[in-house]
Amino acid sequence: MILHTNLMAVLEELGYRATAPRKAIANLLEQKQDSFTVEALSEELPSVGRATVYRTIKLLLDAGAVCKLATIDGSQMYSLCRAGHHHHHSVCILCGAVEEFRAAAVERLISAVSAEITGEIIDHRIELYVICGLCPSHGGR
Amino acid sequence: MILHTNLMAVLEELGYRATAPRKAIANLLEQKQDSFTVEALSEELPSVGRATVYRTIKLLLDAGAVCKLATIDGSQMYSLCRAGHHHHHSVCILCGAVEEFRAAAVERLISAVSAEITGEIIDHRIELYVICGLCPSHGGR
DNA sequence: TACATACTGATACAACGTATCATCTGTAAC
DNA sequence: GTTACAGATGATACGTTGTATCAGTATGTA
Repeated sequence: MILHTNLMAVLEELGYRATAPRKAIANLLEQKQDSFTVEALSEELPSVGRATVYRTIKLLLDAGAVCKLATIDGSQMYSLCRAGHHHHHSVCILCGAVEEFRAAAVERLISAVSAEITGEIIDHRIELYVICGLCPSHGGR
Repeated sequence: MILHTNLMAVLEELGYRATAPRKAIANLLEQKQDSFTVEALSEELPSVGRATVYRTIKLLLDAGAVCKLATIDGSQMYSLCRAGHHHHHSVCILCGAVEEFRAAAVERLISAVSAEITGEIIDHRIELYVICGLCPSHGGR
């Protein structure tokens, strides 16, 4: 199910060096199913400097291997991007699990709304906040 | 077109006192068509303390009279909410003008996506980034 | 192996808020 | 109009999430 996203390979392909801190970050990230904050990541890697964690996440963001999520409470979280193409996220508000989706309905939404507003739509951001199937409050199922 | 949103009245209805700083903030906000940052607002009101500006914006946020926008570059902006009901925003990436929209297509999107993902959709965030009709790069029109 | 250079970690700084606290002011009661 | 006090203010410090700087280090290549 989860494809082996080799984050270090992504960085090397872009010409970045395969340093020990980057390998540590990449390895840790590849384990993550859920969304995470950079601070938490940094705490899990005490041997790596905080600035380096932020720098590496930024590289992965720019490479498209990591996505920035706007959470419901406004805090900043990140998640691994498994799909290469344009997609959106649903974030579990209880456990932080992230699912990616790419609905044709989104494209229909955009074209429907473009008729309603003045101007030209350049970009969009769509995020769904859910209680995932694994979390208890889901409704008893 | 722009309805006379009496922000001070909104606050008084909630039991907050009509103080001079709050009146100054409310008056300034009522003039604003575009999105704004709290820092900019604070600079426009040098007689009001920075903390008070943040506090008052928070009150208006909680009252639903002001909305928080996630901009395309991740910076935090706010806008007056004219509609009382649930709505979304399109933000001009050039001038910051904000339009509110409420498309039935959004509801259709939600139900279409809920079939695609596991779990129950609790909330959502949808933001469109546009170049508005008044901005030059719109395409020559 | 040596070298140029990219990278690192420590630290300081910046943006955006919130907490604290002594002081002040609106408001309601008189 | 006074009074009294809870609620509000402003200054300041602090917290979070990042970015800039910079001396020192590690990497990939020749």
